[in-house]
This record gives sequence, structure tokens and C-alpha cells, in this order.
Amino acid sequence: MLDQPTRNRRAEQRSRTRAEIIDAAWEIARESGLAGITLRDVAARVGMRAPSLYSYFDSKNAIYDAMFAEGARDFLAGVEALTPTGDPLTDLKNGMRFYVDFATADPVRYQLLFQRTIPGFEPSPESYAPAVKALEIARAELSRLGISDPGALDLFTALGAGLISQQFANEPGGDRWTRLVDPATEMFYAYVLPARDQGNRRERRQ
Amino acid sequence: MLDQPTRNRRAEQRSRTRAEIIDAAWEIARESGLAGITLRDVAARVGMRAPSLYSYFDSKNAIYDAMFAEGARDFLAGVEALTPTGDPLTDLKNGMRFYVDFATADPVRYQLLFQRTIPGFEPSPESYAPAVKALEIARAELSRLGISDPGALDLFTALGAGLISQQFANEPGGDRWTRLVDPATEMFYAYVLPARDQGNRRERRQ
DNA sequence: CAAGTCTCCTAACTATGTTAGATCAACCGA
DNA sequence: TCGGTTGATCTAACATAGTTAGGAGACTTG
Repeated sequence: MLDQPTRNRRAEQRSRTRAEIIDAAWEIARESGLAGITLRDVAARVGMRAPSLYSYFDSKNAIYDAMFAEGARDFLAGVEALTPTGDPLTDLKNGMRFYVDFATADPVRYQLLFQRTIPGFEPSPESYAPAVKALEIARAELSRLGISDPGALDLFTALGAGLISQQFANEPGGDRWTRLVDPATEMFYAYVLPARDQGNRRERRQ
Repeated sequence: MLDQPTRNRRAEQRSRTRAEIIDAAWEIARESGLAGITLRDVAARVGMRAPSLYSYFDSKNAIYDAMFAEGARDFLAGVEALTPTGDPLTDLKNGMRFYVDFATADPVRYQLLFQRTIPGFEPSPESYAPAVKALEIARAELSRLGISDPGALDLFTALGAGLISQQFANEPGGDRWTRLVDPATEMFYAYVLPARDQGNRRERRQ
């Protein structure tokens, strides 16, 4: 009747191996890029042959998906750890700063999470969920700061994404764009501020 | 002594075929994505077998490079065709509008030119040159409008890149972000305007 | 026409994701 | 303790990719 203990040991071993595989994949990705991951390399790094990985993942994309899920969980955890000070400008700066730091801390992870650069890969809904939740938190937070216009939120996320995009594309490893987080946030805040007290602007577009 | 005519005919035929190959590659890219290009498909579309392409290009990446060069030339032509009105805000809007339209008009081309999404590919200096020249024109134009702070230029390009990046990543084919070109430009202009008349700001960064 | 060059072909090599099928150990119920 | 089941791993092999080697045929050139 006691078939739980052994089952559990097996399951634990299994998820340990899965984690080991994912770690190996991250390692290779950081050395050779996301697209540089080959199943034979991953397998070798955990002491296996390539086909054996299929006992743990249905496909290479399933490995990407597990990596995506891990990254998305980290991102969500970081977002949830942000503690609002109450000062809108400070909170906006902290938010964008976190986003930019998260990106530069691990460019490969950012590439996997926020750019669509792996040819046939799309994250599963389960893996994507934490990312959605994080964005929802950001939306709610901006709304709490008095910025409820969806266009304003889009502009704010575009600012962050733009800084990172330019940084990675034109000066990887540098800070020519990422150091603009504060000015960018101030620019945004100055623009969006009047809308809080008075009727909305920004409806015109030629 | 007249070996020019035939030589020329041959050379012309050769560059015609090269152009045909590149066109076929663009076609496939628009149907199946940049990474979806296979030499066998390209060859079939011009009535050849894959190895025959090597008479015209040294490698698959050389085909990407030729495509990049073509796209960069188009971009430069578009930038050069922009005619300043003299009104700074209008000119800024037109500039960013052109950039965004160029991107949405042909996402695959934008992806090739401005994102680094093809695993082993990097454009050759010759192919890259027009892009550099275009950016130089943009820099000079902003400077002419009184925006000489390099940080301001970087902020401006990040804004454009961010709108497109978010648009492509989150709502391909839509206009949720690209329609923010005018508000974004106004935001930028309002922020950078004071610096034109008075001493510069934006030196602080914590 | 003869020699050379260019174009295109088939065959084949390598790398990569993936599948099929065998082997072997661990485990489980009797 | 023993036979059957399950699971992990392997080798062999396949399909698809870019790429190379080498040759056949056509065109150009003298």
C-alpha cells in the first residue's frame, strides 16, 4: 500500500535531472547564444546522449519553454518585490530601472522572454502566465499612480523596451542607452502629469 | 580588342540572376519568415538546384547580406527623401513616422536590418554603410533642429525603436503602439525644448 | 575549330532535431 | 525470491539543412 515514498523518490530524481538539463542549456546559451544550443551539447554536459533528453522533454522547444517559464517566474518575483514608495516619479523610475536591470543582467534570458528570436518557438500559455501577471501588476501600479490611459502605459513600456532594444543592438554590454532610464522616466512623467489633474490630452493624431 | 560587349552581356545576365535570387529569397522570407529561407527553396523558385546558388553567392549568409544591403539602401533613400519643413516638431514627427512606416511596411526587412535575429549573420561593412549614413543624416538633422545632446538623440531613437519593438512583439499587424508616434514625439519635444534656450539639463543620474 | 570559362548538375559530407527499437537496471506484486 | 512492468539510456538511423567536390555541357574567345 505504501507506494508513495518510492514514487516520490523517482519523481524527485526526475525533476532534479530536468533542472540539471535546463541549467546546462542556460550555460550553453550564455556561452554561445540561444540559438547555439544543440541537444548533443546539452546532453554531453549532463553525461548523456542526445536522444536520452527525450525522456525528460518532448522536444528542443519544450526545453526552451521550460527556460522561458523559469525566466518568467524570476521576472514576476522581481516585479512583486518592488515596494512602492508612494512618490510616483520614484516608483516609475524604480519600475523602469528594474526592467532594464533585469534585461542587462542576463541578455540571453531577456532575448528569450521578450524578443521573438527563436525561429519556431512560442511559449506555452502556462509558461507565459507569470509574464502576463507581471504586466498586469505594472498596469495596476501605473493606474494607482494616476496613469490610467492605456496609451500612456504603452508609451511607458515602449520607452523601456526601446532603451534595451537600442542598447543590445548597438552597444551590447555598454550603458549608453540604459543610463537614460531616469531622464526617460522624467520625460514621461512630465508629459503624463497634466492629464492627472485635468482632462486628457493626447487624443490628436494627424 | 572588343571584349567589352560580351563581357558586359555576361555580367548583366549574372547580376540579373543575382537579383532574381534575392527577390526569391525576399518572397520566401515574407511567406515563412527570415529563418524560413532554405537554399533548396530559393533555388527551386529560380529553377535551379541548391548548389548552383553558390555560383552567385558564397554562402547563405551572403544572400542575407545582399538582402541587408538592398534594405539599407532603401532606408537611406527614404531618409534622404525627407524634406524638412523648418518646423522642428513637424520634422521630428515626420522622421519618426517614416521610421515606423518603414518598419511596418515590411516587418521582415526591419527584422533583418534592425534586429539581430539571424543566428550567425552579421552584415558586412559595405552593406552596413548606408545604414550608418542614414543615422548620420538623422543626427545632423536633429542637431539642425537644436538638439545636439547625444543623449537626446539616443532617447529619440529609443522611442522609435521601442514603439516598433512593442508593436511587433505584442500585436503584430496592429497599430496599438505605432499610432503613438505623434504623442511620443510631442512628449520628446516638450522635454528637450527647454534645453535649446537655456543651459542643458539631464546631467543628473543617480 | 580549340581552349578556356561559366553555369548547372548529381553525389555526397556534416550537423542537427528527432524516432525506433534494444538493453539493462530498478521496482513491484505474488 | 521471482517474473513482469516500468523507466532510463543507448545505438542506429532518418529527414532536413548548409555546403563541397567534381564533372557535363554550353557559351565565349582567340
